[in-house]
Amino acid sequence: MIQPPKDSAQDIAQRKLGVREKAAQATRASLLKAAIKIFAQYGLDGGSVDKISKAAKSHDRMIYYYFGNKEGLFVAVIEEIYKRFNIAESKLKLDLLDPLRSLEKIVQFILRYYRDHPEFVTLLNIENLHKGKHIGQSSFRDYSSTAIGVIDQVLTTGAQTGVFSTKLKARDLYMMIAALGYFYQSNRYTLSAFLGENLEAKSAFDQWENFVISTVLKTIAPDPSN
Amino acid sequence: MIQPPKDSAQDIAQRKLGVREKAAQATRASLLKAAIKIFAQYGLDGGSVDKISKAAKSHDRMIYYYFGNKEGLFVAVIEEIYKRFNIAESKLKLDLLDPLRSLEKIVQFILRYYRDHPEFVTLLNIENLHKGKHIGQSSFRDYSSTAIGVIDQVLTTGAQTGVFSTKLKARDLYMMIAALGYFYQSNRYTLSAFLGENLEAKSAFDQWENFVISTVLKTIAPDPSN
Amino acid sequence: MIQPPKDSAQDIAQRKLGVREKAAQATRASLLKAAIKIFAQYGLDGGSVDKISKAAKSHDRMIYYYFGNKEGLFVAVIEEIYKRFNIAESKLKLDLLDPLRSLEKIVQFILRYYRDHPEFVTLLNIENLHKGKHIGQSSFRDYSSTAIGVIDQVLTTGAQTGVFSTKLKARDLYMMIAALGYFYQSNRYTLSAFLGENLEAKSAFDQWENFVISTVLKTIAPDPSN
Amino acid sequence: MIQPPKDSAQDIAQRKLGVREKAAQATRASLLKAAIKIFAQYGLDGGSVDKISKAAKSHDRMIYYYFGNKEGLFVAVIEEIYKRFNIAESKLKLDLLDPLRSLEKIVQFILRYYRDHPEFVTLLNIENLHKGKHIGQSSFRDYSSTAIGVIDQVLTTGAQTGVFSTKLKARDLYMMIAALGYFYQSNRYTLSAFLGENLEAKSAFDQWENFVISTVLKTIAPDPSN
DNA sequence: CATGAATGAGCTTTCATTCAT
DNA sequence: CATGAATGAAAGCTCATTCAT
Repeated sequence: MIQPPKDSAQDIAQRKLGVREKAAQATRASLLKAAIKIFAQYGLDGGSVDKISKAAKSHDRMIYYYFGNKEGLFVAVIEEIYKRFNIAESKLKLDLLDPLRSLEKIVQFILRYYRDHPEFVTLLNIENLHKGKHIGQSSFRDYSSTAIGVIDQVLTTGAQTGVFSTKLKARDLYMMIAALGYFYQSNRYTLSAFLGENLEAKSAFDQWENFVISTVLKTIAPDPSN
Repeated sequence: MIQPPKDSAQDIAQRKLGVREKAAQATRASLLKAAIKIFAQYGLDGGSVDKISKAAKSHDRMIYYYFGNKEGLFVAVIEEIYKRFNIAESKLKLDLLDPLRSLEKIVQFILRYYRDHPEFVTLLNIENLHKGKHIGQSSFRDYSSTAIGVIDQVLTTGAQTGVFSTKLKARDLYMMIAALGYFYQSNRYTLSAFLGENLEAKSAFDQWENFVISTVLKTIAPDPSN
Repeated sequence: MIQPPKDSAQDIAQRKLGVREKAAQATRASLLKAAIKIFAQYGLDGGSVDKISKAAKSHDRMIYYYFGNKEGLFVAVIEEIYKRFNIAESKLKLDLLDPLRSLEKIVQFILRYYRDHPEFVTLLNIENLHKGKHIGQSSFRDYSSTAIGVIDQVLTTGAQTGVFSTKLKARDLYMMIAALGYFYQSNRYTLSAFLGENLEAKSAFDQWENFVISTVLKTIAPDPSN
Repeated sequence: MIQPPKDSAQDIAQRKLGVREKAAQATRASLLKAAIKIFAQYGLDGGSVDKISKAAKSHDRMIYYYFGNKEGLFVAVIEEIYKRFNIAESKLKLDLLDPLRSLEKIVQFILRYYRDHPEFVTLLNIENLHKGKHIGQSSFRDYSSTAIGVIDQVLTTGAQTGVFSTKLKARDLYMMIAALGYFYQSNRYTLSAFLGENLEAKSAFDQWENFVISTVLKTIAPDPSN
């Protein structure tokens, strides 16, 4: 069997496609989209190639044609959701002259992205359940989003203008924000049983968002002693 | 079919067991132990009853005898890991007269428990992947650990003595600590790819622990305005 | 899954079997019998587990239960046909005092066994097509039939009484007889195209048998010079 | 569908080919060569069109273009290996005035051809496994090599000069030589297990060759009684 | 209390082949 | 002359579960 063209997204955008090639890309894209949905719903083992190809109104066989095997499809899924996250993030407009407000917007963006894209959280959990074996297989080299870089900029600006502490590392701050957003979303089912409270309610989320923002601001506040 | 004894741990401890009942309990316990290991390793779908019964040096049939079916076994697994967590937590000795030190110890306990019991984190992720359907089926009523109660006590004492803010809710503080500990452990594989750093190294963990403690302390610090 | 008892034929014969065990052995035996037929008919790749289990009026699943996998089944098939050959051979009654007649009977036995058991020839061809990988996997240690031993005896007796040459090795004589019988049977289809003659006709076989016997006798005739 | 050129080798050699026809013949030839290799390695069922087209650095589709379907390809393979055998045989130079030496050379040629072209032996076995159905489909009419004719000549000359028996049929002698060479090669894997000896070693082959030659000479020796 | 036997549905993957350019 | 896309069937194998002692 012949390997289909594994062009990157950019290549495809720049090339003029014939009608057959367009249809082919549509098939590939619909399989990928269906895979995201089905894997997020049923897990890697539970999400069968049959369920996916049916959801994409295509055939099992096409998954092997375009992605080699089920694992290759999952690698593509992981790449795709990171790509989407990075695209969304790149649209975030920040005024670096206002580091406090920028940080607030970053926190809001992350928390809301997790809330609005539960499949992102779920698929990342699945990947961690499999010890990150697919992310390692992938040749996609853009996983490290610009997030940390942006936070670093904000942190530096804030430190220079004296509104932020100088001791904080961008990595720690990033992980803190991500953790507080991720855990809320990822563990909402067991947490609900644990806390006896529905975390999917809008009020619960808003309250948590406020808490996270205020906590983050306390964390980056300059040392009072200085 | 004969109903197998579905006694809780307490019941069993209080009763005198005949030699056959002892053997039966040993079979049940070894199946449960194997199930924890296999489910954590392979997931719910990937962890077959065959793998589990073999790991327990028992037979498929016994799983049905003791737990009804595979789902029943997983319910028992979830119960068991919560039970273990609660037992470990109950052994934590806190001096309520020193709320700062108590809080630090709570943070340490949680972060280290997650680190030392990766199967706890993994199995909770699996349960959330399945939208908490097993925790709902369970009749076990002790999921809400005493953790929040303890934090509440510490928080109250701290507020009274003026070392803590009065505005914080125990629930939020608990979730914050849990999130910071859980995310680090649960997502260590994708984070390692993302950050280009091995989070399983001792130094990385120690640094994170210090960061979390200092962040928590900043969060509960009394409002400077007051 | 639990491994079924892999008892040898002897063990089974000596033990008293319950009704369930008898039925189980019947299932295993009928799968093995069907496998011999189907593999000989369709080859290793062409003989699907489905065809075999259906021919045995059993289920795919049972092949995996009793033989592990398809390869395990083929190993058992190879063992079985050798076993059958050895049993047939052991029934051959020879008068060692008449080495000429004994040799003739051996030649007849081999040629006719190949003719009457085409599946033996076919399955051996299949095994050789696969470079003997299954015969190597087998723990069955009785492949080397007693044939060579018998021929050796006949040869020795014949040499002592002066009717046979003293220079012949039993191995060469055995291979010669086997080759002449095997090739005729194994390659009868291409040979028929090649020679334009139907080798499956009784007259053709009889003629060949006579030729082989006379050739063998010439081969073992004592050196005229002596 | 457009009919591809199904020219025989002779036709092609006699015609002057354009550059495109040359390229086409190269594709066809490389597919055929790859098919011989892959079919000999994996069998008819195991040798997929995909494996073959990849080995030929061509595409699945081309097999259908040039050979109709997989079966047509195998027919072409069988034709090709017979063609090659006949070509090699035709290069054998014999001195008919020396029938003894000629016969020796024929035996050597056949045994060594089988040894040096294991794919010939393997593919013939495969064809026999399929009851010769492809050789029957073929329109190639040159399967009956000149071998028998040559042997007949040698036999006649030898009989006239009194060095050979007059009773032997060329067909039987041919089959005898072929059997002794073919069996040794074809069954070397199971024979090795059977005899506990590696038949692929040079010394083993040489010994067998000597044995076959001496046996053949004994077989055709004139009747001592005459 | 435990076990060997059996079952049917489902899994991932590969197959030979055809279609439309 | 060659190719990328698509297809339906069938392959080997594993699954959770039940039956009969």
